[in-house]
Amino acid sequence: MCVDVPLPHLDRPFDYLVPAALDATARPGVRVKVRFAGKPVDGFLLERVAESGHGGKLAFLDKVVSPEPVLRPEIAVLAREIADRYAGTMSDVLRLAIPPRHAGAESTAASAKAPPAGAGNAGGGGAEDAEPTGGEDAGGAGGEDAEPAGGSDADPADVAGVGGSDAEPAGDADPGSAEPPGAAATAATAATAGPAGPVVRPVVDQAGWRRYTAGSALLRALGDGRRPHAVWTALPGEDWPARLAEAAATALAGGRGTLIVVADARDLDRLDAAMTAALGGPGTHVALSAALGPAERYRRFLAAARGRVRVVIGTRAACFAPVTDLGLVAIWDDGDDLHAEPRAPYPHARQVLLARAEQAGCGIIVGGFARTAEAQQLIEAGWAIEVTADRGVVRRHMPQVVTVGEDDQMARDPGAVSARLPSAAWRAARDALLRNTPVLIQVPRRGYIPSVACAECYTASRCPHCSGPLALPSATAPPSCRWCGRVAAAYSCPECGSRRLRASVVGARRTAEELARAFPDTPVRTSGRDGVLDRVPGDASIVVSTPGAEPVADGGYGAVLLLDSWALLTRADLRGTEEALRRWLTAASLARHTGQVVVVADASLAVVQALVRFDPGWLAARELADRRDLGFPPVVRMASLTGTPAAVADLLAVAKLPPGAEVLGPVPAGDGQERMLVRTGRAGGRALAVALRTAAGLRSARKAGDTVRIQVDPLDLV
DNA sequence: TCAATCCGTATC
DNA sequence: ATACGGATTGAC
Repeated sequence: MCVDVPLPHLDRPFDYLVPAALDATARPGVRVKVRFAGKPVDGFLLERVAESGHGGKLAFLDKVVSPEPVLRPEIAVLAREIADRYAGTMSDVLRLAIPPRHAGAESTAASAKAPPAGAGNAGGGGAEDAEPTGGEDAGGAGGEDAEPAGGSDADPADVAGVGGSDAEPAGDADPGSAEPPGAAATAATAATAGPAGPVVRPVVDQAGWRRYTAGSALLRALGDGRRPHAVWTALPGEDWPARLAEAAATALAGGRGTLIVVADARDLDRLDAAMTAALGGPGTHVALSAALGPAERYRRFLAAARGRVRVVIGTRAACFAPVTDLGLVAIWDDGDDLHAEPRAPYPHARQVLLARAEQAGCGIIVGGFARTAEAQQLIEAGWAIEVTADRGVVRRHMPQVVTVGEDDQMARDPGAVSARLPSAAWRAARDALLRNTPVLIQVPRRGYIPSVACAECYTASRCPHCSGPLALPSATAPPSCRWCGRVAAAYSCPECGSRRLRASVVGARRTAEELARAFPDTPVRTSGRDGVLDRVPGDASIVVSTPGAEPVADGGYGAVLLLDSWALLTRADLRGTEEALRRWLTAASLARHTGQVVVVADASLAVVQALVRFDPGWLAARELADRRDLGFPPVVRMASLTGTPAAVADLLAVAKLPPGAEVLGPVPAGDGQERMLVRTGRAGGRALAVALRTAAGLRSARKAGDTVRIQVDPLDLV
């Protein structure tokens, strides 16, 4: 069994004797209570075995907390694998994967006591052989050191890192098999439904997917029980929940289940509705999210664990959901930061699903309007096929995108108080409103107090005294520091010497006020952190939104204005441009194709060109190439160690890093802490994670002072 | 010679 | 972590 203790060096199975009285209920996957080092602790029963390899005395199980097998063997394997990849412990991962028990929910959802016999956990199996098809590319046994043939770790993309020469997934996993785009497929009506769950055979409309090269082939593969790996770059304006629902329905028609992960509650609601429509009513699927109460969350989890539903959708924690007999896993908008789990060991939903697709031998769709460098890597490695529309199709579906230089002539309209609304943007908004269509305005951040930068070279303006950020309290007052309060009356830019300043980010509310004055008869709505709108009507109105909070408009927006966009691009970190494009495309995709998108940005920037052409794949390829040059993930594996200087140094001294590992840093991490980075090639990624976990284990075993936070491939690398 | 204490180590 | 054991040290 796996005991729930946080210590890294205890992250391994322990054997216990099963008292006769518990023989019937002590089945693999149940929650149990045992005495461990004298203390009562919780744990999960991994498997029943006749003999123990343990030399010493064995203790008895104290009790079976619930006969419900909440940890399926394949999830145990997955949790082990994720723990290994992220230098964490299996019990940490299980805490993310399995919601807390709620006794009431077990009985209310009752009737079917346990999953049907075929579900596969009878005795001998356990974590050891629960690897249905993963064996194809070698190793696989137990997930312990599943090193695929390339000498890299089990992360699928690594297969590619080896140059695509060996270790290619064989047979039906071959990307080529999903290639031919022609031929009307009838996957939906083929095949028989699986043994468990309601027998639903929806007739899937393929028209939506047929617009993509390899789109109908993707559906066919899902229906035929194969394992297509797809990076799907959605068309502008795409009804992505409908497409994902169709994919799920197709897999279901082929007798297999589906798991789809989205970034936030709003996306989940949309997908939920589309699922209900496509699968024919409630009860065919469940939506898991952190927002649910404990009882409802556990009840829905059980519905999946018991095999009563074959389709699960949810936010990031759902990537561990116990869907039986998987045919498809999917993630939408994998560039969204919310897919990164903030609790140890900080796994990313995309990586979990990739591992899961490998283990379950099922299909995967990594979808979005944008494309991450990680997704691009899957394509370039030959592990995934690109599901995109031809340029001609994209052009037919996309709104017109125009760029407006920052210094182009500003609105001359006397009502337009905004000096930040260039006339082209103003005209686009006015035209859309005249056509009685809504206008979406995306502004990066909210709040009244803007940060300040040089008007010439965009260098952030910092206090000469303390380096704090300067603020412009009002249009007439001189800049002052937001940390120390000193007035910097004689400020000039240290880069270019200019004395002109500009407010770099103007909050949503102020923009909304200015627009309300510019278009006095038009209703203005805002959507942002305190008050997110889901939908707005299709008639004339102005919607001011922060990125990620954009409401869907009935019929689409007549105009989308992307303001203050340079503020997005001056973000220091590596993912700045990728993130900017992702936000722009997400907003621009809400425009009707007859609408207009205006972006206030320098047209010569690659990221702006990518928006103008609606070509995220092109930018992702450049991005990936850049990261290759810089030696950044996902091309290499990177671990971040955060803690007190002494603790970090101690950890590194103890750790037996793999050969070639490169140590970078330290950089101050605030609060008396510092941060070091360890970089290694992808092939050494697993070894690096294991080395760090082992070192952390050694330290915790000899109770060496402060703990060090270990994060593998964190998003916030600078 | 015994007992209180300190490390080191395993935790089924 | 925490409980246990074997070694260690200090006092009778």
